[in-house]
Amino acid sequence: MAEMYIRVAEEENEEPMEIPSEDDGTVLLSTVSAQFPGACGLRFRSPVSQCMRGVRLVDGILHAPENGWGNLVYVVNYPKETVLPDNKRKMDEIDASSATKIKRGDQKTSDLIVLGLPWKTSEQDLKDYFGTFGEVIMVQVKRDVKTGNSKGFGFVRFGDWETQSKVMTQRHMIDGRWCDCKLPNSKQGIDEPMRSRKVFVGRCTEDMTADELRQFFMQYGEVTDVFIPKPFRAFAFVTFADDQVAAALCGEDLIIKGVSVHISNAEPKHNNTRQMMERAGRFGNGFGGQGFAGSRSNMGGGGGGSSSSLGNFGNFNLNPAMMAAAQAALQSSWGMMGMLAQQNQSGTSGTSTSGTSSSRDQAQTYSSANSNYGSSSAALGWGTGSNSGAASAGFNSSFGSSMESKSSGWGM
DNA sequence: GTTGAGCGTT
Repeated sequence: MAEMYIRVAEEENEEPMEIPSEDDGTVLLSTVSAQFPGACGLRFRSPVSQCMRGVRLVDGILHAPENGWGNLVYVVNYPKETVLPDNKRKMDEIDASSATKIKRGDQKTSDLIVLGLPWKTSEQDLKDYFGTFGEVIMVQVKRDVKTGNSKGFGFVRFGDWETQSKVMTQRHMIDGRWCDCKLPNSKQGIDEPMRSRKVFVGRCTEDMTADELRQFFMQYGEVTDVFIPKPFRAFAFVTFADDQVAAALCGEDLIIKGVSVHISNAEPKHNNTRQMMERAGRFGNGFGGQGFAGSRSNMGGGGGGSSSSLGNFGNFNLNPAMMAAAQAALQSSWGMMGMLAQQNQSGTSGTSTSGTSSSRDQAQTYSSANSNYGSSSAALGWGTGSNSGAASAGFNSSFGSSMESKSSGWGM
């Protein structure tokens, strides 16, 4: 069957948009969500029964009703938790949602970092591109001071929060490369609760593309990010817009493409303790916050995880001396790294092939056969899990041994 | 084969 278009709208009586089908007559959910970010399915009013009917959705593929797509208008379904741009939710739903959502009315915009830009992309290019989403009030391309060459990333700021929000939920093809927009480390989570919106997906197989994962997880809630490390390592990270969705999935075994994957919480990738503590400070009394709980279940593993294994700081009773040390760490430039008997800082300089495309070579075209894309997330970090066993010992003994504190931030 | 890039001379 040749490509055709089906008519899709946000609501039954709204102006439909035509979106393309595949050669076999199906429609990809990703095609729908490209136009309607956050979409998780379609429905339509049956001409026969006059009832709304759901469109069959299997593995991210929407299948035409019995008699084909026809000329009907298909209406976009959104996950329950998705907050629609305009007030489509009922009042009681809003009341039921968390306080953080209620105050969305006056969300301020913030700069977004744009990662993965082609070297040649100019500020004007950025403005032209992002201008299609809404009012752009600032763009920047970061350049080497000496050479003036682009560093491959930039910043953008939008006039309103809805635009920013939409831009963050999708990837962007800019001058031939996929780019990600996210909250910069300096801004992220400034007034967010410390809850993870990211899950770890274990037992992935190599044929699972980021696209497929996104489509799969979309059924649970709006997906803001998918990360697949490269080379293949049999796991992935999926970030949701809503932490509750992430939390709900943890512990589940889900079937993707016939394979059972295991969902668990994402641990923080780098542990910059200084930032961690700054963060902790916002949670009232020092380390106390429950925010550091929740880490891998095996953490108490060998030898019965006494308190010294402290996979989480929540169980970590600080004595005043430690508290003082912590304060000192906060104010010093060492961060707390010096306290951690943690040696592993090597990853920084390694040759990392991952993410969006394998190289920054301008000549490169992104491979189309394998639509894998990786990106990392703006989700909030979490107290350390695996490192902290060592931390306990180091906390008292090796504080002061100098150590660089890399500023990698909470970004998970 | 179960824990991840890159972050701003304001």
